[in-house]
Amino acid sequence: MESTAPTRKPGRPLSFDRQAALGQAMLTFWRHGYETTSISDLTAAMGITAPSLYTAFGDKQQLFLESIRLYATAPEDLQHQFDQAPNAQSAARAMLYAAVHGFTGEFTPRGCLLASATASGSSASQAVQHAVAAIRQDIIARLTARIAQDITSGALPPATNAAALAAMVVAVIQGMSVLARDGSTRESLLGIADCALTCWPV
Amino acid sequence: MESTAPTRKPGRPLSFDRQAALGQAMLTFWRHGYETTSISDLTAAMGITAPSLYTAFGDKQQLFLESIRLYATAPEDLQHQFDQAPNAQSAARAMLYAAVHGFTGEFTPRGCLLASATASGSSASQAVQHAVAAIRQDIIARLTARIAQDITSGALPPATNAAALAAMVVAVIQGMSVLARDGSTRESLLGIADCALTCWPV
DNA sequence: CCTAATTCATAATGGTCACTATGAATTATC
DNA sequence: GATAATTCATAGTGACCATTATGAATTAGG
Repeated sequence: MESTAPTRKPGRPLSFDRQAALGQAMLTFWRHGYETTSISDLTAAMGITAPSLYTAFGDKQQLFLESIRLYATAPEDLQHQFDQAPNAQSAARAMLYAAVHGFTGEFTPRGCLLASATASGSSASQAVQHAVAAIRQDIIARLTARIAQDITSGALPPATNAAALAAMVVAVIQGMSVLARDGSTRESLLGIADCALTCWPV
Repeated sequence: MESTAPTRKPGRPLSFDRQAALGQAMLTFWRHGYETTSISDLTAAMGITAPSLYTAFGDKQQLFLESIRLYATAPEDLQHQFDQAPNAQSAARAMLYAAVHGFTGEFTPRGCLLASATASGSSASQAVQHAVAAIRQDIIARLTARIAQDITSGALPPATNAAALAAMVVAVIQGMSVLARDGSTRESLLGIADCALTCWPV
């Protein structure tokens, strides 16, 4: 890990900010979905032409996969938050509140990119659907493990169904995305999050 | 309301079963979404040609609106179920279990047509997105009223947040649709439903 | 049977889709 | 400055999109 030198490759460099363009692409996919966003939509939002897009990002699918990596919290960061949380319920509360906040931001599309962008699609987009599903399953698995940790430490009763609890939290988050898109207010979604947290065993 | 006579209009009659074709269209929208289903997909599934589709159903949007009317329980039927239920929690439990069953049927697509078909889309499909959102808001409103009824009758504590509870149930249902599409089993979803029901006030 | 009305199958409409061939322009290395 | 490598803008590729024009086929009512 000594390479702080970018060692720019020969040839004409990109004439635009790649990261800024990726951010605009992510917002466009977030607003309109994967298959229902056209290359024209993307180039308009990114301020570049189609050949530039293909040179810098490969194709539409690779651009989307890079967009969801930009959108989603990195798995190691999420794990770190879970490890730092005083207990599993705190971790779940933080996730729920962060979701509500992110789904109702003033300067971003409503809802969750992961929940809506590939919620439906032709069989041609199975690859991206699986990629998004894998992120959700990873979150559920890590939250399940964090709950199991509380059960082992005695912070939660032994009869607690860790997997069901974790999946319920993620289901509420994905469901709140739907309601956020329908127009639900931030306060309304916070009520849902608090309500879901009351089913936590004592 | 005396017209039980179909009074067939003059001209050549439809050569196919309109209701059966509508059912196939509904299944196709359910599986692949609204904008991500093409007229070709529909005519192939329905076993008719494009002009027949347009003659019998108008256009793609009208066919979709008719499909969701076929899919969703009629509002008056849902209201009847809520009225018949011994209490609001029973009504919610019935909804949750019916959702789990419907989202994991052996002979139907996974998940919820309402949750996935218009979860994302271009601005050209705002009309159908609003139509689907209206169905969800109607369900939330009726469930909220049913919960309020229990509060009035003393079956639920006065501090109960009826709107949040109802919205949470619908959020869980829409979130379970996402997980069902990801491949979650029926048993896993039942665990989520039971978990969500434990946050019901006593 | 004749006329009006409707649906049928065939084929085509203009538009948009994701993607790319082309050659000029810009950069690093020699 | 010459060469190699890369991106640039322009323009276009065939395929598919939702929709429909056309004329033959089929029905009801007169």
